[in-house]
Amino acid sequence: MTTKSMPKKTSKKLNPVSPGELLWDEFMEPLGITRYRLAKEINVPAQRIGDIISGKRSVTADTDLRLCKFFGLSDGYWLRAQADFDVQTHKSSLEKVLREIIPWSESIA
Amino acid sequence: MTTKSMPKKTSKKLNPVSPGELLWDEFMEPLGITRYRLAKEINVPAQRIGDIISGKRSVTADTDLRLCKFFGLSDGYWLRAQADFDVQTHKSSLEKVLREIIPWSESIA
DNA sequence: AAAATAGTAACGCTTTACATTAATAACGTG
DNA sequence: CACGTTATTAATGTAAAGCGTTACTATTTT
Repeated sequence: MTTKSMPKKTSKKLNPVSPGELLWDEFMEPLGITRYRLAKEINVPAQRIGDIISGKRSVTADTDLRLCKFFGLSDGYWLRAQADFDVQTHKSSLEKVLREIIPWSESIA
Repeated sequence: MTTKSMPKKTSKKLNPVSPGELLWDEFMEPLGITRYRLAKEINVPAQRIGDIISGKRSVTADTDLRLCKFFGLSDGYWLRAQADFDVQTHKSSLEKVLREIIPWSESIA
């Protein structure tokens, strides 16, 4: 089986979406909220929002709770998105070391 | 409704379980794996494991991927646990600031 | 006894989140 | 037009946190 012409379902693997992209593309942009405005609403410096959207900073528990309150989401929404993003982005660079780890289930078999 | 005599279901709210506790109580201890041994298996310094279990360090993407490979779990298992733990532990200290955030849905109503 | 296992304190390094400040620009209002 | 608000972002210094290394102490194994 080749990877040639997959119908491109939901595009799972490549280009993991960062929390910042998610925030901008799916929330702020559609609702017409600026970085400056959002920062004021949740009481953080505007720099924080800008850095997160541009991928220069990660979402922390503090930011997560503020954003969840503002957008009416379940606590942890953004931090879980950050976790998934981090795992996906680190996966390739760890391939080598991960290949050397022998799962417990195999070592006892 | 008071909080007096709830039958203590699964004890949701208080004492959020840290990833370190989870790691020790539900995986290492039952399987009889020491910190020193686990560290060797996933190729990290033993210090890292000890610090995570004692709550002095958080699980990162690097540690997550190694642990998931070793225990045969889906990538992100530990990092999501860390995310949930972080959110729960920060929630109380942010109560004051969160109360001042007006949800978007209310401000436009 | 020697070597491997086991746990952990101490140290310095590096990364990164953080707030603050300031620079620039666009836009609206008096 | 001038002025304040909105808006974005570069630069700076600080604090927190993850990191590996080393060393010290036990305990267990060979």
